[in-house]
Amino acid sequence: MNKTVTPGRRLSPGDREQQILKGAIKFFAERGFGGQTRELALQLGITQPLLYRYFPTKRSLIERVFEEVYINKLDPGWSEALVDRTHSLHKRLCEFYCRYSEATYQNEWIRIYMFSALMEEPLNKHYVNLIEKKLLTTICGELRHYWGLPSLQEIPLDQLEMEQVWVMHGGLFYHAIRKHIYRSTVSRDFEKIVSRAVQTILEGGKRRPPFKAKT
Amino acid sequence: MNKTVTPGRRLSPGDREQQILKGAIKFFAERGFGGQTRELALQLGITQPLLYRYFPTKRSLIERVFEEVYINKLDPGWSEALVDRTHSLHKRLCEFYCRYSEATYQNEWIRIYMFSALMEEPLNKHYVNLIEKKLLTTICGELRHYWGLPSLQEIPLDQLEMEQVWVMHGGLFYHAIRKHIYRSTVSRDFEKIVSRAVQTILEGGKRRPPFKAKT
DNA sequence: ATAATTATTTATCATATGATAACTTGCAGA
DNA sequence: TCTGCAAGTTATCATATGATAAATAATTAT
Repeated sequence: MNKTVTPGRRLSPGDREQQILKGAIKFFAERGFGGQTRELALQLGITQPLLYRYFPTKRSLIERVFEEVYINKLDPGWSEALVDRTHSLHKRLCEFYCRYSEATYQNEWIRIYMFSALMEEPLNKHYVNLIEKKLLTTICGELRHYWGLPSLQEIPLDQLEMEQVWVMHGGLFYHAIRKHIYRSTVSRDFEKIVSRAVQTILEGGKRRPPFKAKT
Repeated sequence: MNKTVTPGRRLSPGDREQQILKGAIKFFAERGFGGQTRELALQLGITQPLLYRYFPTKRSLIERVFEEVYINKLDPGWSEALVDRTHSLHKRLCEFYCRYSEATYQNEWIRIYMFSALMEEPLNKHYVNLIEKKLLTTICGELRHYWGLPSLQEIPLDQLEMEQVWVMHGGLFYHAIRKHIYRSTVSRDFEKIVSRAVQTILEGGKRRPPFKAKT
């Protein structure tokens, strides 16, 4: 009755695999990983069994989606830029969050991230750990310096200190959640929001140091 | 072979319905709404068809779960307490976020909230709207007063101003996401985190007013 | 042009899964 | 104790869904 695909469109295996992968990212980001292979195939304009020529199981396709979405999103250069004290910390943090948000605060990334977290995918835990150990710890160290407090070598990082940075980080991340998961209408001017949030923590953290300073 | 339920346990319809509902909340919070009715029944220690004696469809059970989880979580008294200027704003905000988190930052609530948001359930949008229009707007007004700025009647709420409060709100909410969705180990002392976050916005927002003040 | 290759489709399987019907059994009231 | 009601179970249906095998057709090589 209805020919679902226009015949005569054969792709090279490499191209087809990429097309399926890209389509799967889009599809699963919308429907979650419970989405059905038939519907994915329909959306791709191919038949469902063709998926299995390129990916042996649905699960294997999902794994590839994870890889594609998670891999190479965290630029190691960011940590270095964060500690480059030739620029103001305000500027460095703003710069960082703008780069970071460009890389991750995107519809597909955010939604797949949240779906995978709810599924308890180990990738998520790994990712969160990376954020905390590499990026947020670095930020904590720079805040110490900005506030004229002892370095992390002198006094180890306090849990509450880290939580304070998590509140800023999470608050900015939540902007992406509101936009892409809640689909609320949010301010488009993310740079201004970042600038304000960064200034708030820089100024607001001044008065009370994040830990009882050892005399 | 294996009798899944100990016979002789007949409950009154009311009790059974409640038991199923509570079990469903727990179950769907873990597995998402794609979780299977058979597995739910197993977890409840009843047979799957019995579910259909109390809920005509799976969807109807899910709807009831939403109701149960969302309804009566936002206390109207909170708005009033927020504007009670006999206490310091710091104290009022801390108090509010402690009450609010007790009501919502719970494992089942958070997870079902996020699942429903990803499913684009209208309830989520409704809820977010309520938060913004009632609670966050109130907080914006109190911040204006605290900073010695014109009231919301005099100068209407600016979008960036609201976003600033969303960053704090989202940052605190994100703590619950880390705990219940990422299942990270987070600081147990939420009160301190709130206190710090509130102080940060109160102090950090002082210097630069959230909008260009009309001269 | 013809044949070989292989990307893609059609047809189909096995199981999962929401839902229903028929049967069983515990329990309250006579 | 008997009986009727209704809570609960067993058996089963219809469809959905991941996956496979066989058939088809576009592309490449000769």
